[in-house]
Amino acid sequence: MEKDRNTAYNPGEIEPRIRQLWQGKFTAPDAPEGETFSIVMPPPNVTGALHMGHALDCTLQDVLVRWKRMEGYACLWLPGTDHAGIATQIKVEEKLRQEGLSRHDLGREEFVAQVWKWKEKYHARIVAQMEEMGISCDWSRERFTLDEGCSRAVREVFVRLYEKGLIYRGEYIVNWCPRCQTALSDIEVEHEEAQSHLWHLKYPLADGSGHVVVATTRPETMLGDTAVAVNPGDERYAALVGREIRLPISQRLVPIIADDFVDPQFGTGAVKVTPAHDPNDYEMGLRHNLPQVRVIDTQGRMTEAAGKYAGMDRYQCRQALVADLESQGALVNTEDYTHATGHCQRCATVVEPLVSRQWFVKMKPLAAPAIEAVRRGDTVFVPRRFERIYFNWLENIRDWCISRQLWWGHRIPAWYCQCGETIVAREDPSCCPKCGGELIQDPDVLDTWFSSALWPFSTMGWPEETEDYRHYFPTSVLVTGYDIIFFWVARMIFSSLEFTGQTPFKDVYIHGLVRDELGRKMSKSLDNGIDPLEIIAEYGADTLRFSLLTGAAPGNDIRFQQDRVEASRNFANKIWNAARFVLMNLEDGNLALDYQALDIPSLWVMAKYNAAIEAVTQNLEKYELGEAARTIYEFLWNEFCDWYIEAAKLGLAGEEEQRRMTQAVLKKVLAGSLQLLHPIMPYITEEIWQQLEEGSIALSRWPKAEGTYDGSQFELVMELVWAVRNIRSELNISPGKKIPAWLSVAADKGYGQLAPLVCHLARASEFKVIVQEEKPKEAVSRTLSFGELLVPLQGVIDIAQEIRRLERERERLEGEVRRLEQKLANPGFTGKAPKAVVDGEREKLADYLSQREQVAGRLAQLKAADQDA
RNA sequence: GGGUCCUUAACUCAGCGGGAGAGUGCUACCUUGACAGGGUAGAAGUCGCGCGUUCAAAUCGCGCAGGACCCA
Repeated sequence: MEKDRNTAYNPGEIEPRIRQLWQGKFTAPDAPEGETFSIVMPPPNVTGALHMGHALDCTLQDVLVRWKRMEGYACLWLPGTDHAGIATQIKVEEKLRQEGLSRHDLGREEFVAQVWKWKEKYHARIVAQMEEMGISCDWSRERFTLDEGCSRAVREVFVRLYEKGLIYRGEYIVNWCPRCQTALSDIEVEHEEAQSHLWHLKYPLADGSGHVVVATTRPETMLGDTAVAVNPGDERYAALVGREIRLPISQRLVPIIADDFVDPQFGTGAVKVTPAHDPNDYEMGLRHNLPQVRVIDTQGRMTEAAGKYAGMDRYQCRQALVADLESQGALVNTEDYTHATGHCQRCATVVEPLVSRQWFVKMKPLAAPAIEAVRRGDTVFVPRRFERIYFNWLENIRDWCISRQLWWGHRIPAWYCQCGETIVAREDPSCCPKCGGELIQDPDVLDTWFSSALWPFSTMGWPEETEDYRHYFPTSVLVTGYDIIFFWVARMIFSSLEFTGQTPFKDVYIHGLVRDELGRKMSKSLDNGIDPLEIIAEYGADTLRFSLLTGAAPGNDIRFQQDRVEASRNFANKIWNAARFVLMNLEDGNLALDYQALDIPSLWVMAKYNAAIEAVTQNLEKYELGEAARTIYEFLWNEFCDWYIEAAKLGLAGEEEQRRMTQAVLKKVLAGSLQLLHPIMPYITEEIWQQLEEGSIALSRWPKAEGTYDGSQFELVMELVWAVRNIRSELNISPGKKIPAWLSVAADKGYGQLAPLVCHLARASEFKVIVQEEKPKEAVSRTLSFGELLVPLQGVIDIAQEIRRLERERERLEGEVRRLEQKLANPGFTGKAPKAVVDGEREKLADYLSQREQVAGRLAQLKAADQDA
């Protein structure tokens, strides 16, 4: 680094070179010695580019892995990507639609081939992005949920669960997306409030003796009604239960039934029951043996059973039907109503509950051990509160619909024979084992999350007991967002318990979402997403990482702010320049540090450095990564740069011995600080390290606090310097002008030795210690914890003003004294508070008392002088 | 309906039992041989409101108000 060039840190020039240097360095050992630390990366979807959420997720993992690696653990960080069934299929279908094609025009095989091409393209982009983030994962072990090994694990799991009776095929009401043409699991449906209406319909009794009014948000489903239900305790309707209704329009006869599910408070207390198109009605239908009349098809259109509305879209039908009901006098009234409707998570289409035949995982037997494992602490959530969310979900779990009517994904390993036989097998069967007949494989694929659920062990080679599986499973920690606790974390835990007998990770570190500057979720529709690569291109990866890390506390959302990014960039620049200073001032030759010969500032900086090592390490251990980042920031900027470097300028100008010592301390503390910062800002720390030390910082050993140092002498210097600067500023004395600084104390404890430091740091012309001598009258003073600082300046001082200032000071001190005296007079406090706290308060009181004396004395002196004048 | 989180300086957020912190912004001064992406000194807060627990509450409990989210 040369003096007049590169005064600003330029990440664009450095990062590619450093990435080159790291190539191949993060491959996990096949036969690790000692303790291991492993993480499997939550695999990003191959649907598109990475967003800020991924950047955050990667950063957190990388910080942990880099730190543990430096601590000497054998580390595996296994990267990979997810095929993301529906999401990816939608993307490719969109692309085809722009070419005027549908997936059916291509056929299954060709379509899947197209998706693979898409996958290759985006996979390459994602990998490039992750590399730019500077992450230290083991690319040699990269996996994809649809690769051979993962597919094998999926099949093994499916077959085992089927054989155990935990996977079954059955008819049930499921969430159907008419746009994606597939079933969805419960959690893939997002509920959104919408303004709608509540239609009150008049349903006549079959015998013409009256009518019942029912309220509904979905009038079009009345064509499929097979009952009217009331609460059994509802006296208004008690007499009607068991009688029949003649449905308007269709004229079908349906019974009036009593069921606890009906809320007497809702609407009129009577509800229409459509078992084929509503999950609750479906259950009610089963309880009462009601027929299912399907009036809406998989496209969201009315079926033949809808009579004259057949073929209409469900919403068209609603309009037409309401109009018809109105003209027949069957519409009592229309009420404005807000209610939640389910939408497809991937395409936002309103889902249609439909009865269909799907594959399910029986959840109760799998959920129980998963709840137990977390209760026992086999896996711990960080922060802890997320465990409640996890328990809540698993405790109320329903069976998991795992079949999807898609083409992109793991094909369900089930074959059907005309003879009625169903075969579920690890290897593709060629013919029916029962009758020898031809087999047809189930056309459906599995829910993407079925394969993701196996990720921590399928990637390690399971069901084989490979070396990696033996060494690195279970993993140490999972890092992911709270939004996929249900989708993923819970499912990995129960799958892993079922198939490996262990929880898949010891800790789960949960982080929040990255939001935009206004606190909104980043989304395509708002177009408020920020591309991590753009930030990296402008500010560098380290800057992005640092701002993501310091942006929030664990588990909380982060607001991504440009200001914050700039502040982080400035920090990088500060480090860069501090390093330039150190490097410019190092000389060749032996820089071994003689710890017995440290000067005042060096003792202080070593003490602070040790404290920083401990604080950073402890914060990392607690997963307080943001706090760790702030700790090292404060040390480097506010202690090392602001004070030590400034003091070191004096040491560097000194004699040979002094100079050498200063150089050695500068080098040691800088190098160690870079190590503490390296997990957080890997590039800049590596770049500087390359000029400072041997080898790669990424493979260096994490610093340890050694020895104890007394920095108290320098603390005195700091107090003196602050006081002088404050006076200078208050009196508007230009920074260039030197002024005298006198220290008045009751007893001189060798303060004279501080003179060179005080003069240098405070730009003082002289530093004089006075004990018994009379204090100068024309001087401004500042109260210190160990004495009084005086700046004697003849003719410049306004004594009256100084008196006013001192009076304010005295008032302040009296307030403090009063407060502490009261506190210490309270027997409750002295009796019950810890001794250290009480002693601390006593000490404070003593300090304030002596300061008050000082101020009072000074005031008396000045007032006397004032009268003389 | 059940649950979680948030409310601290103008803004964005840390802190979560012993007299309030950061970054940005603001004011004043400064070409200080590492750094103007910088330095120095400042101003700025009944820590949402109320009640309780405690010797001591921004911090713990309860209630209320506003905001965000999850589940049904």
